[in-house]
Amino acid sequence: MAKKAKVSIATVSRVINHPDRVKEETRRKIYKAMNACNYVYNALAGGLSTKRSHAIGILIPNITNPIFSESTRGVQDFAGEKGYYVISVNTDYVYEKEKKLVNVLRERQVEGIVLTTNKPEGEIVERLVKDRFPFVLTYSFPRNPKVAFVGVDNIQGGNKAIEYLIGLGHRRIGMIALSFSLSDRSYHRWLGYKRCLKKYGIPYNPDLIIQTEYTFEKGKEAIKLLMRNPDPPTAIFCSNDILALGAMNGLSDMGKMIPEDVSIIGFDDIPFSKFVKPPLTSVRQPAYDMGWKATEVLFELIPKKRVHHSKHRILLDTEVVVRQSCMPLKRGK
Amino acid sequence: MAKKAKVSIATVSRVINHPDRVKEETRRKIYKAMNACNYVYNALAGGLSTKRSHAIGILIPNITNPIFSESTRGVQDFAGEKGYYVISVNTDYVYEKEKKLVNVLRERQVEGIVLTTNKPEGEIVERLVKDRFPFVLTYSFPRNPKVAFVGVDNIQGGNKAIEYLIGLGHRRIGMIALSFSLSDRSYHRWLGYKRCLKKYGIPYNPDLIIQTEYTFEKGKEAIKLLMRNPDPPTAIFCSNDILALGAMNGLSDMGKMIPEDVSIIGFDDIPFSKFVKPPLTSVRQPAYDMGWKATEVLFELIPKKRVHHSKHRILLDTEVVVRQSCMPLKRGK
DNA sequence: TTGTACGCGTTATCAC
DNA sequence: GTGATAACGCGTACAA
Repeated sequence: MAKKAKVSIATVSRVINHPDRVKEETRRKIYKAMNACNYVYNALAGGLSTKRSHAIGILIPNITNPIFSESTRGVQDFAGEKGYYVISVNTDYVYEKEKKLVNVLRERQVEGIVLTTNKPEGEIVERLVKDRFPFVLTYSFPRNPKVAFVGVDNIQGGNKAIEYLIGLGHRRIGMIALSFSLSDRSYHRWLGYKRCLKKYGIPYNPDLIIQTEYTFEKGKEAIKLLMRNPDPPTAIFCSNDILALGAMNGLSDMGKMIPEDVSIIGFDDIPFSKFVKPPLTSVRQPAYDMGWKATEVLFELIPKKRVHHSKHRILLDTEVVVRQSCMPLKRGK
Repeated sequence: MAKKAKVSIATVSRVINHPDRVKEETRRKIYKAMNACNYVYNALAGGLSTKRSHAIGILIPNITNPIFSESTRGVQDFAGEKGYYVISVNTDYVYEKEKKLVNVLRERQVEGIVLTTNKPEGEIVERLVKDRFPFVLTYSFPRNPKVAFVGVDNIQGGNKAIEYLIGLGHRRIGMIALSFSLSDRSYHRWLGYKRCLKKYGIPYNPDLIIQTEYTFEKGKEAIKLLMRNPDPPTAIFCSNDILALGAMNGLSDMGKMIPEDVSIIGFDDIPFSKFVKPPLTSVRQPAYDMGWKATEVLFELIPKKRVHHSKHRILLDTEVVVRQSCMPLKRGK
């Protein structure tokens, strides 16, 4: 190494970390030598010594889903500002993958993880708290008050959607949901749905619920099934916008008008939702902020200062953003 | 460390790498000790020793753009299969960020980079080839035959779009492009546009071109500007789908019908394009495959076996996928 | 089959 | 100001 070629060894380290603590002359000498042998700093070795990898991990179901890419960007931006980099992995909603990937991340010595899991009460989370490993959950809400969380209250979100629909006069309200076993978010939204019906004294009808997978096509199929009902719903709540878009598509295949024939409300409010025809009414989830804030919380956790836990449970507001896919129920229907 | 608590030190390493080369008994003893002190393997330290980080980097403008999240997924999947993980960073189309982030990645000791840059002839790439650092370019095509590339021919893609429009009878064809200084992809698509016009003897009219930024809103603004032309275009080529979606939106604001009043063709064919009304005709770019194959090539490069360069320039096919946003020009227009 | 000892590229702690 | 030198946690001969 050309370091020695000129002079020292530990002085190089100083040049890198405290350039001012080195005489101007030797400093320049070292700089010159450095790009003579086109030296690049080895952050891994540095981390080995410091025991700080300057890396965090983010674990999501699928980066391809706009809601997740949005929140990922939030964590990347916050981490980037702190000089951290982020390793992102996809779990495709399968728990085994989650488990494996959390381990991979830990082996990579990430200092913390922003985690989205279907089972916030599962062994993964349990293990993490047992090991006192810094992490914060997003999207899925943990009952355990000891684990940090940033996200929205999905029950409330589901509630808001139905409240809105009922306010419009609808009483036969269907729901197309991401399979509960795949997503507890979806499950919670359904809970909100059910509770709201109850509140208004509307009987719950399981025939009006379909659980399916996360694709446009499935949304399309689902709506067709739903409309085949002898007494079909006049409004549909979809547990995410992708499903909603699929449903709209299916509806127009069937020659139905939105919102004249049936109202549709989605969840997430992904950017594309406002660009379909009619623009989709949806329960907004502030994804970017969620990622950003989750990372903020994570960085408070990493030094392990025992901060008040209350500070670590951030519930962001959902909001139904009204566009044109819903309308008041027509009389006589 | 509990390793010693029981027995050895380097044997632990063997247990990890060659479990079979260790006596059943001691092996189990070590396993037990490992999760007694809930040991996690330190992949960074391992890498330091091996000089292989088992990491690659991916550098893209913005993970939030569906086309990039799609290709990112492709590289993640391929890398994951090889036991590699990927660090992904966003450059927001700014060259200084690209430069800085490539360095960050190298300091992290990534073994290679899947790189999307606006300036495939710029100093970043030059430096990388000079250092013989493994990397493959995506999206933007490099003239330098020494650098690996996986992507589409954007000139050809632009050409196909215009060819299609002309085939439909259009002659006054506008273009809404991502600013050339921001994206050479956009520039190349415009080149294809221009050449195709020339081929058919249609005069090039700069008033029909707008360069703008990558947002729905900008697309919306752009189309309004374009339609204000005394002799407005009958068809518009948008250099990406986001812009196209914005344009469609703007058009309907103006009370124009698509495709009756004006035809729109996009580029990328992001998943959402088929869900707008009318479904968008677009030049398809196989993003997932691009990411996947780019990583495949990268892994051939990493061992530095001097493979034939020809093998390292993969041009995937574009294809105009016809939907319903374009129609033949009506007589008398 | 298992242990010793060195090296990987840094940082940190002392001396000089 | 600067230079030795011991970690950091792991691979890998080489020896036992």
